[in-house]
Amino acid sequence: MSDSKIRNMEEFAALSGVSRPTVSKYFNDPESVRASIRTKIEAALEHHDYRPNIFAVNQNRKLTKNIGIIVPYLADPFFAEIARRIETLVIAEGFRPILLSSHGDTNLEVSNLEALRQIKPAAVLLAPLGRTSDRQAIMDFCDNVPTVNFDSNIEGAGEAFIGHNNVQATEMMIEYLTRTGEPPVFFEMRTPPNPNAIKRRNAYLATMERMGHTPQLVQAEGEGWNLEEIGYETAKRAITNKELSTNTVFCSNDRLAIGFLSAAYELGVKVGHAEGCSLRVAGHDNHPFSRYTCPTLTTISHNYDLIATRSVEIVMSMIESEQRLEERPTTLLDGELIMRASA
Amino acid sequence: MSDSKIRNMEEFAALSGVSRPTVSKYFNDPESVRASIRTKIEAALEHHDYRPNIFAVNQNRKLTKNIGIIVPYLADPFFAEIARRIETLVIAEGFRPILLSSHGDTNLEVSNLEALRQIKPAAVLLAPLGRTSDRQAIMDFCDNVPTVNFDSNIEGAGEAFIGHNNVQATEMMIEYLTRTGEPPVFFEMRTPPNPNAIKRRNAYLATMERMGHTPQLVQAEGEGWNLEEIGYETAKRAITNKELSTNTVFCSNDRLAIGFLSAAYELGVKVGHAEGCSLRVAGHDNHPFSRYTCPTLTTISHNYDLIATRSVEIVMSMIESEQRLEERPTTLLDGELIMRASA
DNA sequence: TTTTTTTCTTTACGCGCGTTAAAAATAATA
DNA sequence: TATTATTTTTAACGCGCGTAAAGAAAAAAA
Repeated sequence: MSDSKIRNMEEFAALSGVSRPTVSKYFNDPESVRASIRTKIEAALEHHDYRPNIFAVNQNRKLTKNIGIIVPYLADPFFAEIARRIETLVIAEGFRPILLSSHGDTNLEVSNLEALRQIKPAAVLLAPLGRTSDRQAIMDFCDNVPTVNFDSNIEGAGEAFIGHNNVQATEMMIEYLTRTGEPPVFFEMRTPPNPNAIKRRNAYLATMERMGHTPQLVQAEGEGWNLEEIGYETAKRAITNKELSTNTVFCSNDRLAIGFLSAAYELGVKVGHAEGCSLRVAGHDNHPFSRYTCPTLTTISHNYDLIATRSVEIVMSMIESEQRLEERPTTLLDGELIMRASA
Repeated sequence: MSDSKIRNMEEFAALSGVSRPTVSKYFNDPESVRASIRTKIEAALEHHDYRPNIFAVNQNRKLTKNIGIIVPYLADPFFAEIARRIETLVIAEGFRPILLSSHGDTNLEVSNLEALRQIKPAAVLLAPLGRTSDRQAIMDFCDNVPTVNFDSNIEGAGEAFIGHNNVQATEMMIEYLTRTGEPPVFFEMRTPPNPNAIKRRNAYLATMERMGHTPQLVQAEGEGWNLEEIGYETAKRAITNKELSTNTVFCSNDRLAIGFLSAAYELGVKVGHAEGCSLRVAGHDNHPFSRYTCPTLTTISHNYDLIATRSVEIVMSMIESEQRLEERPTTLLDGELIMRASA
C-alpha cells in the first residue's frame, strides 16, 4: 500500500501520469474527471497513499469542508448524545465536524466562536449557553458565518432555529399528571442557564391557570451546570420541610429529576404511581439515564434524532444554495410522553 | 475595537508601523521583540482586531499548536468528563485542543487518526477503543505523531501510558467487601470492549484465589457501548434465576452497576449495607452519576483530575523537549475507595 | 473522415505567512 | 563620542495547492 512518501501534489501527479491541475480537480470532485483519468489516479493512490495538504487546500478556498458544532456543556449526556448524532450525519454528508464545548463558560463560548471563524467553516451548528451567552458576540459571529441555532434560542441569531416545543410538552405532561392524580408542583432553578427552562416555567404557570389549579414553583438557588447536585439538595430541603403542596412533582429537566429521586430515596420517600408510593416525579428531556433511575423516570422525550437530522438538513440546504435564508424559520419539535414508573 | 477589516499581515504591519517579519515574530512569541515594538503592535491590535490566518501559519510550520484528543465514546460521561478536563488544561498551556470521538466504531477511530495526522498536531492524547481498535493503524500513527496513550493500554503504542491501577483498585474493593460482609461475585461483560475490564477480571480471580474464596463470574453477553442496558438485562436474569452465589456484587464498571441497580429496584430487591437489604453492589470508576444512584453507589474513584493532569504534563514535556521518550513510561494511578450506601 | 465538443496539459499567478540574508537602525558598552 | 552588540527593515524565496488562460489531445457527433 505504500512506498516512498510523497511531498506534494506535483510529485503525485507525476507518478500517476496526470497533470497537477487535473489531480487537483479530481480531489475536489472525483466525478469531474474522465473515467480513464480517474482510474489512473486511483491506481496511483493504491500504491502511494497521498492526500492533499489540508492547510494548503483550505488556504485557497473561501470556505472549507468543515462544519462547526458548538454545545454548551459536553459532559452533559444530553448534549453528548446530540453531538454524536450530528457528527455522524455531518460525516455522512462528506464534511468534517469540528466539535467544541463551551463547558458552561461564557468566555470559552466566545473563544470557541473565534476559533471557528478562523477555520472558515462551511457552516456552524450552535447550541448556545443561553442566558449567560454573550449575545453581541454571537450576533457578530452569525453575521459572518452561516449558522443554525439549536436547542437554546437566541432571538435573531443564525439563519434558523430548531428547538423543543416546550409549551406543547409542558401542557401534555401537566395534563397527564392531572388526569392520573394531583396537579404537579414545578421543580426548577430560580435562574436557569437555559432559556428552555424559562419557557417551561411560563408554560407551567399558564397551563395551571388555564386548568384552574394553583401553581407552585419550588426553586433551587444554585448556579452552574451541576444540576443533579442542585436538584438533590433542593429536593432534600423541600421534602424535609414539607414544602410540596401536592404529591406530584414536575421537574424542569431530567437532571434535576435525577437529583430529586436520589434525595427522595435517601429520605425513604417512595416515588412512583404504584401502591404505597407517596410521591410522583416527572422529568423533561428523556435523558439517556432516565431509563435507569429508580424508579424509572416518566419524562418527555425530545427526539434526539429529529433535532440532529433537521439541524443538519437545514445546514446542508444552506450550504448547497450558497445563500442565507430569507426569514429565520423556527422549527419546534413536539415532545412525546414517555410513561415509566415514577409518575 | 474595530475598523475596516484587514486582509493580511502585510496590511496590519503597515498600519502598526512595523515591518511584516517583525510582526510575524511577534505572533510567534511576543517576548521576542523589543518592548517599544511590542507596544506599537499591541496598540494597533486594539484598533484593528487582526489575527494571522491559521491555515497559512500552519502550512509554514512543521508542527502546529494543535493537540489532538481522541476518546472512544464521548457520550459516556466518564470520557466526557476527562475530555473536558484535558481540554481545559491544554487551553491553559496555550494550545488548541481538537477533540474527536470514535463513537465506539473501529473505522471511525482510524479515520480520526488520519484526520489528526493531516493536521500536524504538536501531540496527541489517545484513549483507544481497546479490543476493537485497529492495532496496526494505531502503531503506524504513533510512529508519525508524538502520542500519549491513556485509559486503554495498547501495548507499545505511544510514548507513554497513563491508566488505572486496576489490580490495586480491584484488590482494595474485594478486601473491603470481604471484610464488611461476604466476598463478591464479579459482574461483567464476557467480551468487554475495554482492556481495563480484562485486567479487572484477572485481578478479581487472582485476589479471590489468594484470599481463599471461590470466585464467580456473572457475565453479560452483549456487545457495544450501551452498558447500562446490558447490565440491566443481565442483572434481571441473574437475580431472577438466583445465579448469585453470595449477597455481594462487584461490577466491572459503574455503568453496568447503574443497570444492575435499576434491575434490582424493579425486582424489589433492596440494595445496600443497611438493615433490611439483601444485596450489596459496588462499582468501579466513580462515574459522574454514581453519586445519584439509588442507593448511592459504592465505587472506586480514579481521580479524573490526575489522569488529565498527568497526561497533559507528559505531552507538554514531550513537546518542549522536542524528542521522543526513550522508554515508554507507564503510570498507573491508584484508585480510591468511595464508600457510599450500596455496599 | 471531418468537425465539434469536451477534457486535459502547460504555464503562470496568487493565497498569507515563515524564514533567511544583507543592509540599516537602534541600544548597550567602552 | 566611538565602538560593538542587538534588533529591525528590506527584499526575496518557498510552502502546497486553487485556479485561470491558451493550446493540445481525446472523445463525440456529423
